Amino acid sequence: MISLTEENYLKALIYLSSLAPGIEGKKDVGTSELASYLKLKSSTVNEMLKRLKEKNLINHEKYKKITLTHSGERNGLKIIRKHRLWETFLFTKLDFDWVEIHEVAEQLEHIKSEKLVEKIDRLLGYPNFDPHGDPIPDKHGKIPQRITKSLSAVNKGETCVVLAVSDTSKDFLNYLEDLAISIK
Amino acid sequence: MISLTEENYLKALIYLSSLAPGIEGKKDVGTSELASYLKLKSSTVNEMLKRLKEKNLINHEKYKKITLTHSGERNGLKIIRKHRLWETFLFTKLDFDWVEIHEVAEQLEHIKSEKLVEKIDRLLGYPNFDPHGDPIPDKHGKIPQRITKSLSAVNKGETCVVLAVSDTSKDFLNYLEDLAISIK
DNA sequence: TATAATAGTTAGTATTACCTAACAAAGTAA
DNA sequence: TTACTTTGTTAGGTAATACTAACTATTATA
Repeated sequence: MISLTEENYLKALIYLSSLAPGIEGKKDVGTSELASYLKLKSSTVNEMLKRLKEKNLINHEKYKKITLTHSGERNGLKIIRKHRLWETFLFTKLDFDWVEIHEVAEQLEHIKSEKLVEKIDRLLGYPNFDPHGDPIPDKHGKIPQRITKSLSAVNKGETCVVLAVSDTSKDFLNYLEDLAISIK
Repeated sequence: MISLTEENYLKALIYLSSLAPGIEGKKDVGTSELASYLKLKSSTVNEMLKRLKEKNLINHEKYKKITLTHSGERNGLKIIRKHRLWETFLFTKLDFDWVEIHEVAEQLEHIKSEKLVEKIDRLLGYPNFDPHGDPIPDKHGKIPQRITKSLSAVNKGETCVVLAVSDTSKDFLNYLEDLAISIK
């Protein structure tokens, strides 16, 4: 059984080991990087790394970088899937605000029920992307791909469609709302 | 802040201190009664009682019975409200089975978001009773009442409408399904 | 390359929520 | 009312998850 805390570590490791959203390729993650992302002390993280290794969820040798095992990645993707499905649910079915969905989904993502996830997925019509434009892994962990480029790479006067945001802080999302910029 | 565990104690205390569902009047609850209901040891419960008292959620004197304070009852009713709303949601919106809703709702009831509860309540059309026929407290903790009598008090040949079940075990609910008996 | 800065680890502590074992108080029944 | 049973409490222990302080290894820089 993977605890709520452990789930959050796996999710963080997936997030940190992908260089940027949508970009292929992996980056190795270190203890302090993980600690600062989770707002914990390195010593706390270090201890947890031992447990995650015991449980075969990560590979980790003393003083070396951390990588996820197949099992670790699968389990982390499950949480990400749930998070993004719940965000979509809150946004499309309950009229939650763009800026509010994240923290509620942070709680809902830990609900343990395969059936619930699948039912929510069906209710939403099996969406591929969440309200921030992030891809929703399918039940097998497969991540939908699409071609995007950074808005900063778009020329002046050129028309484009905003597909995703990588900064999901309240401030930034509110700023986008003020500019009447929305996703998809 | 009330922890998930503390919430379960409050919920249990409300359940145990009402003699039977729908019946007015309170019963005093003891440490071992609470322990056996929660499937914990008395010593564990005893320790928690200290914390709940500290937090002004219960009244408790050494070797005496336990009663909820106003705050304890309000908070417990909040959890019960959430539990029953989620059960209703799972049953009516996600086509969950009668017998499956309880354990998922046990998890969902601890999600902390006033807004979420109110939105689910609205989505469901402000229901007064859950799929088991149990009353759903409103946001102020007020519990809808209705007149019922036990099925065992109904005469042979008499026609009646089943409004609620008090046993919500899987076995019993499956048995009712076999008999094609449903609620309301 | 020597040394300073950064990253990672270990040891010891706290809290929450659980346990067992031992004991004390309250209630019941002979 | 004494003795038995049930109920409640205390003491001491464990696992998970966090912390601080002190230490060691690695990396970067002068």
